[in-house]
Amino acid sequence: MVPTQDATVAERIHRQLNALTRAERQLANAILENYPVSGLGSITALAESAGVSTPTVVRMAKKLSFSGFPHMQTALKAELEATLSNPITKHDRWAADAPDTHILNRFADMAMDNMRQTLRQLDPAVFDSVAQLLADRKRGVYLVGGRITRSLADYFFTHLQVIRGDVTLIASNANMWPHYVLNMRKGDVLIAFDIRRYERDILKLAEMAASKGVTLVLFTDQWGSPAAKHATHSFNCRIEAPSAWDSSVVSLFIVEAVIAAIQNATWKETKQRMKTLEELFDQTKMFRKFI
Amino acid sequence: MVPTQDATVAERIHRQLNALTRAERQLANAILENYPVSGLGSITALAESAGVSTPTVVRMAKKLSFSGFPHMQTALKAELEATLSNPITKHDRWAADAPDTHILNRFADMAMDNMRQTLRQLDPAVFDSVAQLLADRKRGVYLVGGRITRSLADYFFTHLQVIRGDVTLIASNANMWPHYVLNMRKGDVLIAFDIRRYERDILKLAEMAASKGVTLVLFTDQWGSPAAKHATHSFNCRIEAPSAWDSSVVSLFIVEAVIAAIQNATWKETKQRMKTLEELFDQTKMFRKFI
DNA sequence: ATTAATCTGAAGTTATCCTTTCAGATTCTT
DNA sequence: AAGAATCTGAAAGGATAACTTCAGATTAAT
Repeated sequence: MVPTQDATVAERIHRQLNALTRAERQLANAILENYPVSGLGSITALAESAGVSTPTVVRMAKKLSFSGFPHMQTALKAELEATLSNPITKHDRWAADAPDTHILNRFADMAMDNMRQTLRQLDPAVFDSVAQLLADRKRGVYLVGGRITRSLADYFFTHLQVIRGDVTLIASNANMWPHYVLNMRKGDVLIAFDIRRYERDILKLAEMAASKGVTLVLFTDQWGSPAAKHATHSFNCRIEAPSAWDSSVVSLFIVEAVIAAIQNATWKETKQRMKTLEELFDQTKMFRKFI
Repeated sequence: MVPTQDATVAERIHRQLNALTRAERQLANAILENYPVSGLGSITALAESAGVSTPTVVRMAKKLSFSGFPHMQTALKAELEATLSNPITKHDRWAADAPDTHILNRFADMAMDNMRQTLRQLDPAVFDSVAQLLADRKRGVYLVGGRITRSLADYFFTHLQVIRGDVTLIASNANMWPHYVLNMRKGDVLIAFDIRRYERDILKLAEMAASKGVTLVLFTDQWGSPAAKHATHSFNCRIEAPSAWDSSVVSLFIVEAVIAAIQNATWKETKQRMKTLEELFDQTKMFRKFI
C-alpha cells in the first residue's frame, strides 16, 4: 500500500478506486463532481446528495485512511485553504539576503497581507464615489488626522492642494476645530483619519460636521472608528504589523490611489494647475532642473 | 435598512460593521482574515479562533440577517462554490469586484512591484546599521523632508519621539535650517527624505551637516538624490505609480520597518517610555478606553 | 459618583451529527 | 440453485454542536 499521509482527498480516491464498492464509488463521484465544496457540509447532507447512507460515507473515509468523516473533512478544508490563499503570498523571500525571520521580511509579509485583505473587502463603488466627491470642485474639502495619522492627512492635503482649490488641512490643536466647523457648508467634504486608539476629539468633530450636512469620508482600521456612524464612506484599512505600532502602509496606498483617481477624473484642469505650479517653482528656483 | 438577501457574507459584515459590538467585530475580523474558509468549521471552532464565545457568533449571524449560524455557513459555502466553479473569476486580482483595469488594481500591481524591487536590492546590513544608529541614545537625531516627503519625516518623527529623546523634526521653512545645523554635533544623525524632484535646500543641508561630522541617512528614490554623495546610508525606494505623482508607499514601509527594528533593539527602555506615555494620555483623557 | 443601558460569556438545554450495530439484500462461487 | 461472502442502510447510541438564558462586566449618560 502506498502511503496516503500527504495525498489530497481526490488523489486518495483515485488511488483506492478499485477497492471501493458500488455505493462507495457513487459517493466518490459525488464528491469529485463538485470538489471540494461538496464535502464541506454534514455527513448527512453529503450522503443524501450522493444517494447513499451515512455509514457508507464513514466506511469510505476509513478506506481512504482517515479516522472518520470529520478527519476527511478537515483535510478537504486544508486543501481548499491552500488553493484559495493568493499565489502572491507564495513568494521567494522579499529581501533575499536576509533570513525569513528578519524584520524586513516579516514586515513585508504582513504589509502584503494587509493589502490583500483590505482590497478584498473594499467596495470599488465606495472608492469611486469618494473620488467623484473630491473631484467636485464646488465642494470644499477639509482634512483632519489624529496623533499618528496627522501625517497621512498632511500627505493627502499636499497632493489635493495641487489638484484643486478650497482644500483645508485642519490644524492639530483640537481647541481650534470649532473655528473650522464654523466655515463648513452643507455639501462640503471632511476627510478624517482615525485608527486605534480612536480619539475623542475626532469623534466630536465628525458629529459637529455631520450636523452641518458635511459628507464624512473616514479612513479607519479593520475594527472601525466610532466616528464611522457619522461617515458617508469608510475605508477600513488593515494595520497589523509585527511591531508595537500599527502600519499605515495600506492607508497611504488608498490615499494615493484616490489621488490618482481624482487626477484622472479631472485631468484637464489638473494638468493646467500643475503646469502653473511648475512655473511658480521655476521662479523660486527651489528645485534643480531635471531629474 | 438595505436588503441583505443576496449580499455575500463579507458584504453584509462590511455593511453592518458599525452596528457590530466589540466582540462581534473581533469575530468579523477573524472571518475576513481567512475568508471564507474560516467560517466553514463548527461554531465552536470559529468562536475559539476569534477568541469570543459561541453566543457571540450566533448573535452576529442574526445581525447579518441570517437565521442562525448554520444558515450563515450555508451562505459561505454557496459563495465558495460559485467562486470555485467560475473559472472566469480571477483569484489574483486585488479588488475582486473591480476590473483589472481599475485604478485600484493597477495601483496595487505597481505598489507590489515597487516593494519587490526595492527589497531585492536593499542590503539588510545597511538596514541593520541604520536601526543600530538610531537605537543609540547618545546620538541626537534630526529629520527633514521635502515638499512631498515632509509628511514621511513627520510620521517617522512621531514614532521616534516615543522610542527615544533627543529627536528633532526640522521645520519646513528652509531659511531656518542653519539654526538647526548650529546645534548638530559630531556623531548625530540626520535622516533626510529626498525624492525627485530633488530639492536644492536638502542638498545644501546635507552638505552642511556632513561638514559637521553628522551621519546622514537618506531616503531617496531608485535614481538617487544628489545628496547621496554625503550619505552614510541610503535607501533607494521605488516610487513608480500609475499617476502623475510618485508613490511613497515603499518609503513608508521602510520607515515602519526601521521603527520596528529600533523598537526591538531597545525594547526594555521603549516599553517603559510607552507605559509612561500611556499614563500621560490617561491624564489628558485624549483617547477612549480600550480598542 | 451614580445609575441606566448595553454587552459578554458561562452554563444549561435542545437539536443535530457521527458512529456503530445488525438484519436484510445483493453478489459471487460452486 | 444453494450457500457463502460481501454489501448496504435503518435504527439506535453516544458525542458534539447550536441555541437560549441570565448574571456579571463594561460602557455610556447624568
